[in-house]
Amino acid sequence: MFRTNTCGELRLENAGQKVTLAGWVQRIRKMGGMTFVDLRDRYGITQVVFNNEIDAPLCEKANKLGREFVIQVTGTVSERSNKNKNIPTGEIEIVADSLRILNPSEVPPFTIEDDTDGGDDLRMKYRYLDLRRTPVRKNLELRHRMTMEVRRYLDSKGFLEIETPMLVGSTPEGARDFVVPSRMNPGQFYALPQSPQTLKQLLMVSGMDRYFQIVKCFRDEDLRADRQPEFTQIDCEMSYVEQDDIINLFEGMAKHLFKTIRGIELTEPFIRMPWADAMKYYGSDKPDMRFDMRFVELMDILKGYGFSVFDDAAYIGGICAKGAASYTRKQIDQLTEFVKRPQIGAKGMVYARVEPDGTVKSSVDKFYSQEVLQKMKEAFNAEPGDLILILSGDDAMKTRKQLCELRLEMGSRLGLRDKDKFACLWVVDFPMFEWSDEEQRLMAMHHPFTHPKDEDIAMLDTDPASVRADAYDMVINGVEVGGGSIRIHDSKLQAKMFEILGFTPEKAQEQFGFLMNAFKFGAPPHGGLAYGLDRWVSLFAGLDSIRDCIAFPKNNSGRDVMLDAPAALDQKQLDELQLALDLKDK
RNA sequence: GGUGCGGUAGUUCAGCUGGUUAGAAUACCUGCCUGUCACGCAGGGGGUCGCGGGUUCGAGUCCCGUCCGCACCGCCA
Repeated sequence: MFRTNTCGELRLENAGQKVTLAGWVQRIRKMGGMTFVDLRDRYGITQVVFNNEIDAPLCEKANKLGREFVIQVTGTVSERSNKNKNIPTGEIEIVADSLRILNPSEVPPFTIEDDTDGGDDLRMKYRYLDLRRTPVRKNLELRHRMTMEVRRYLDSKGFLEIETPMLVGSTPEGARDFVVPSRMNPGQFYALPQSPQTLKQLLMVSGMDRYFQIVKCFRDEDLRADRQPEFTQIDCEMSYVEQDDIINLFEGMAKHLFKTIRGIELTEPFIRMPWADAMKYYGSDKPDMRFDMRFVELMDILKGYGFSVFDDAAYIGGICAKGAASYTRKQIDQLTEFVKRPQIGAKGMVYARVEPDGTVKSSVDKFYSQEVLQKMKEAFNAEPGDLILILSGDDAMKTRKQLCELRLEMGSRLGLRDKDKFACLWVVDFPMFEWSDEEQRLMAMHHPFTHPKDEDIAMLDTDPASVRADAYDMVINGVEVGGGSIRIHDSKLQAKMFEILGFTPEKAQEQFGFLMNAFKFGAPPHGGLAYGLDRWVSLFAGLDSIRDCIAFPKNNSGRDVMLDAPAALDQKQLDELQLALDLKDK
């Protein structure tokens, strides 16, 4: 037997047992006549002791070990004279009587410890070593537990896990596709799925009723801390459901995950906020609701007093930071600099403090009487000690987004964004379309298969930009963790959607004919949702980047620095594919 | 495509307005040490300052370009 126990399980009650352990050398402490080795595996660390007086050659052998050597040790579990309270195995040690070096190791490029000295780049290059570190391993263990609970929950609700192909056809709408050349069909390409969207809808036509899949999706777009070119979705679809059915079932799944993974019992229903309200009050379709600090619009109150910045603005709005009136001039200047940064783009910021006596002291006192300022104070329900921050601009949506950034910044500064607090909500009633300046046409905000709200269908012809969709996102702490919609199941309505999106009937037939044809053969009403697994895990693990919960992630440029991929193809491979490269010089 | 920050020992970083032989911590190597657990003590080795060009008597430091990394904007139905 290679090992009788793991390095994490032996306790005082095992004292006297003869055991064999195998693992990596975490650290060696040579004391002269005796040597301690911390032996590590996935399960923990166990101290092994070699004593010169008992077996000098063995102790000599142990002294030659280095970090990350893989060894096998046989010995006796013994109570320690000096116990280590920091580790679960700290009451015992293994008094070794044999040592086998299974594989030596070079000195690792960074230390394999919880607080490593390695930078991100280096850790990614040697990711297999990084994964030996407990914090990274724990993230993968958490991910495993979450997928297990997802399967348990969905199975209990009668869902079938069905795989859909990874080699599919390219679709023009949405993100760029990763493409795969076909050797047997020269000059033709598969695409990797951006999501199994149309395939799961076809499964509904097939009568699969309740489908799910924990599935890789691929998008060839620029990356972020929360975006990888391949990522994992918990992809679900149901037949014979309305929006409430889906929201309730997947709110149930969210609560199940909170309970089983984080031990948090969420009893209240999640808030459901119309998209229009989210934008109006928080300037975002994914507001962080761990704190309120909602926007108050001030056009009616502050316009017309000769302050030209406000008088000329299309939008004036502010937030009230509770208890922040003590902010110094310097802190307020920092906030002004913050909103003026190019990424945010505000021109300036007006502030007003509510003094202990209730009067309002603002940076624009010379334009506004105390009476007007008091009216403003009331609009915020502001109290003595509060700080009001105001932005304005000639584009309401842009200004709201700037104010959103300011709100989040204030939330962070005031410590209102605790990683161990969770605020969940549904954002509902998304617009069906949004205008694309680049393409000079309406684009589907969710995707082209989304069902318009019944009461808005009449507007498809007259005012499509105002049509709302049966689409919903789940947002936790400002992170979009998933979204879905009721789908179109009527081929005529689907054809109309493509028409509004600027497809000719021929083009729609060519790209999505398979779906519209399927709808002619008795497609049930259906809808679904996809949760982003990487984001859920990151949220539960308190990670800043989804990379940390992915075993082998890509870097910012979409490269796998460990595999050194992507890379050029051999000429032989290109020849087989009948491809010739014509790379444009910059 | 764009903006910002960064690249100096194996690693993480410091290095001021340009100025003699580029430092610290840690890791590594050697020696000493019988109860350590971030062991301790003594000693040692280790650098194309990302790369290319420029300014200068002199560049890790200033300028231009470029590559790489990270964050963000655009983009991500």
